[in-house]
Amino acid sequence: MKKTTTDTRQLILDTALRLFTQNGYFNTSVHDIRREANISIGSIYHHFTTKEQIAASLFSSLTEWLEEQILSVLHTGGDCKTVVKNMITMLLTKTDEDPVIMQFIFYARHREFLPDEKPLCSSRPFAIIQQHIILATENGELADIDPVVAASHLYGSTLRMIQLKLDGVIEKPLATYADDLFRCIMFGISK
Amino acid sequence: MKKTTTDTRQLILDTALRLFTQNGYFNTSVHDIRREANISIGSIYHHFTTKEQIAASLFSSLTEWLEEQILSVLHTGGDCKTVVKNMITMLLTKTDEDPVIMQFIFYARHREFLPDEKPLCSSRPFAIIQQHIILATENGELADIDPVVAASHLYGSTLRMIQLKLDGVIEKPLATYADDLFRCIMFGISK
DNA sequence: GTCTATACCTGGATAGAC
DNA sequence: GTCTATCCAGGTATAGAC
Repeated sequence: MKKTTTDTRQLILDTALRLFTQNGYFNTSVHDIRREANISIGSIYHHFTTKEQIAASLFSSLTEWLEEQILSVLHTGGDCKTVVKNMITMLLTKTDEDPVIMQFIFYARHREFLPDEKPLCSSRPFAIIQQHIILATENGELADIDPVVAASHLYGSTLRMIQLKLDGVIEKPLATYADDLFRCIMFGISK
Repeated sequence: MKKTTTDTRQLILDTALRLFTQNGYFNTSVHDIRREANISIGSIYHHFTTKEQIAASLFSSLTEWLEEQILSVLHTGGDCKTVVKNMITMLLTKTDEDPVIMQFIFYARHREFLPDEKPLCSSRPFAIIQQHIILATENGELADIDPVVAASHLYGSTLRMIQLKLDGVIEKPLATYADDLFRCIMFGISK
């Protein structure tokens, strides 16, 4: 029961995540994390070698978490439309539930503080989505257009709404808009 | 002909814009700007009081520039669809022509280094677009849905493609995709 | 208006006791 | 494993000559 180890490490990660998303990576000093978590600098540097490593650890665990969410939607099965609908709903719902996590994943400029990390667009969650779209196009489930356009169209508006929510422009729960958004994406907005 | 004043000031702004977008605001020191522009630190601080003020100056001039581009599209007139088509084409074309400017406007985390600045989503360019959508909905030119969903749908995919282009995921000129993108937005992707 | 030299301080990281 | 005290690099900003 290695209680303290896990707890302290997790406390550092939770505190860092909150401060990084609230104030940005560069506006958050290790001393800030120390103060907020009520622990010592030494303790932080016992668990992590650098401040950057804290961010890298968050990035990898949260990206993995996102990948699991995406795979879990894919594995519910159904045709392409159903999957897209469920994916959109999942993304909107997670944003309502865990805005801080979604902000860090989608909205932090990782390249600025994690220069060794691949951009999110080249990461596995992104690749999985892309692959699903390519297959659906080949199966004739989607109109036959360039996959990059299809991907941007299918998920760009959702990502935009997530951004607006995180910026405080939208107040209502995002999940409220799932149906309208889905209809627009599938059938357009023309009248 | 106050040549040197204007030129030096502009040189600082151009250099800073390039470095800020390339490496991020916090990874760019005033010494970096000094080196790249081949001028002295003293000269920079003669023209700007702080590093932050350089960024603020860029933000306001580029936001104003974007507003002009948007207004110029609106003033070409036409029905809502035409305006949206032209707006998308403008955004994609400007990204091809001036990726650095677009990156600074849309994808820099201004709140992190300009805490006094309103977020872009609450700025005038954004408001102008929003207003156009509301009017078009009232006129019955668009399907009757929440304006925030309509805005996200109409421009979210375009913004997403801009991001993919700036991240190096897309190689071809963005303007190539304008027609496909527009068709998806207006008529959907369902088959 | 531009330069060099430098003051000053924040913040990442370490040392070593407990 | 946690703590306090401290080091030190790098970065913002200033002083003052030209």
